[in-house]
Amino acid sequence: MPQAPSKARTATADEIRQAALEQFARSGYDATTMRDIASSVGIKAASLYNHFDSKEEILWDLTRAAMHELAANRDDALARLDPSTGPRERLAAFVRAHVGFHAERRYQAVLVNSQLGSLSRAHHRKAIGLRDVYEASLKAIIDAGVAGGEFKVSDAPLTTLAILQMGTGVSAWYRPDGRLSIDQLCAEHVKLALALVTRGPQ
Amino acid sequence: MPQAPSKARTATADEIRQAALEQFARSGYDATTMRDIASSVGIKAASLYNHFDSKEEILWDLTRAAMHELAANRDDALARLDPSTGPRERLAAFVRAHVGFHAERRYQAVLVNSQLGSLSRAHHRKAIGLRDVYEASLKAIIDAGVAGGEFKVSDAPLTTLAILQMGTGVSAWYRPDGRLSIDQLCAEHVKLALALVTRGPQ
DNA sequence: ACATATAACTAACGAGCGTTAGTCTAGCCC
DNA sequence: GGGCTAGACTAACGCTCGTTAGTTATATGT
Repeated sequence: MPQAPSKARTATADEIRQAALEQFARSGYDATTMRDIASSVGIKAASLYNHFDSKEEILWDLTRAAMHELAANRDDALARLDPSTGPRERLAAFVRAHVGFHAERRYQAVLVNSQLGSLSRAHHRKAIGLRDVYEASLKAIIDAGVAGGEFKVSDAPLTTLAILQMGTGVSAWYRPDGRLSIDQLCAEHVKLALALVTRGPQ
Repeated sequence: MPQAPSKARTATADEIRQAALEQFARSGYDATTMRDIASSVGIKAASLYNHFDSKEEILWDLTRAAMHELAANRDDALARLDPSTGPRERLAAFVRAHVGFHAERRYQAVLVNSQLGSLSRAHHRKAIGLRDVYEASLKAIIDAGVAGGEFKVSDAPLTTLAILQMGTGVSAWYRPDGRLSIDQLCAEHVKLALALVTRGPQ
C-alpha cells in the first residue's frame, strides 16, 4: 500500500484514465474488464491497483472530471461575455459550449450521459447533483430571457430539457470526419435553440 | 429440448418478458442476471431456458418488439390522417406518437435507446436498420414540408435528429406522477418541433 | 386410466470477474 | 553503494455468471 489514495497525477495513471474512458464509453462499464483496461496500457490487471483503489474509483474519477470540465467549459464561455450581454447571446454561448463539448469530447460526454447508473450510490448522488446544477444554469438563462421579454416559451422547464437533450444527442452520433465541422454543428444548434425560445408568428 | 424455438406466447413467457424488460431498462442488460429475472417471475434461473434459448434472445425479443411497436404506433397515427393533410399536421402526428410512446412505454424506449450495444452483432445490425428507417420516416415529413414551402430549416438532417432526440430524452426523466400529463407533454413537444421547422422573423 | 408433453426443480460445470498477496526489479536519496 | 520505494509481475482466491444435464411433478388428450 504505497502512495497517496487516488489523486495521483502520474503518466501511467493518465494512460489508464484514457484507456478506461474510451472503453467505458464504447462498450459500457460492465462490459469492460480490468484486464481490458490494463491490456490497453500494456500492463497486467493487478498493476492497475498501484494507481486506483478499485474499478469503480476509475469510473468516478473520470465521471467527476468530465462533469467538472463540462461546467468549466460553460463558465469559460459565459465569462467571456460582457456582463450586459442579453439573454439571446448568453443562450447562444451556452449552447455553443454545450454542443462543442459533446462533439469534441464525446467519450466524456457519453460517460456522463449513459454510465452514471454504474456508480456507487454515494457517487451517483453526487453526479446527479452536479447534473441538476448544470441544468439549472441553463434554466436561469431562459428564465431571464422570459422575464425580460426577449424569449417566449410555453413551458420553461421542458424547453430547458429539450435544448440540453438536442445537444446531448450529438455525442451519440458525431464523428470527427462527419459532414459538419464542430463550428458548423454549434452554429446550427444555436439556431435551433433560439427557435425554441422565440415563438414566431405561429 | 422440448418446445418451439422462441415464438412461445405463453403466460409465463410473457411474465419473463415483462420482468426482463423492467430490469434491463432499470439496471442495464449486463447488470441484470438470469437469476434476477427468474426470481421476479418466481421460478429458478434454469427454468427460463424452457422459454428462451439464451439471455441475449430475451433482449432481442424485447428490442425487436419494442422497435416494431414504435413504428406501428407511428403508422397508426399517420394512417388516421386524411391523405391530403399538410406537413404541419403530419409532423404534429409524428411527434405526438413519438413522445407518447417514449412516455407511456418508457421501459421499451429505454431499451431501444440505451441497450442496443448489448445485442449480438447480427441483431445489432438489424436494430440499427430499423432505427435508420424510423429516422428516415421523420426526415421524409420534414423534406416534404420544406419542398412545399411550409417549413424552413437550415439543416434538415440535423433538425430531424434534434426533434427525435428531444422526444427520446423524455423516456429518461418522465414519471407517471410528474407535473405534466402525457397529453400535455405531447402537445408541448409538438409546439417545440413546429418551432424548429418554422423560422420566425428572427 | 394411462401415456405424453410441458415446465418446474436441483446440482453442477467451466469460464471469467474484481481483487489480494507476495515477489522481483529498477531508479533515486543520503 | 546500499537502503528504500514505486510499480511492475505471477499466482491465486472467492464469487458469480450463463448455461446444461438429469429428474420430477402436473396437467391434458384419448
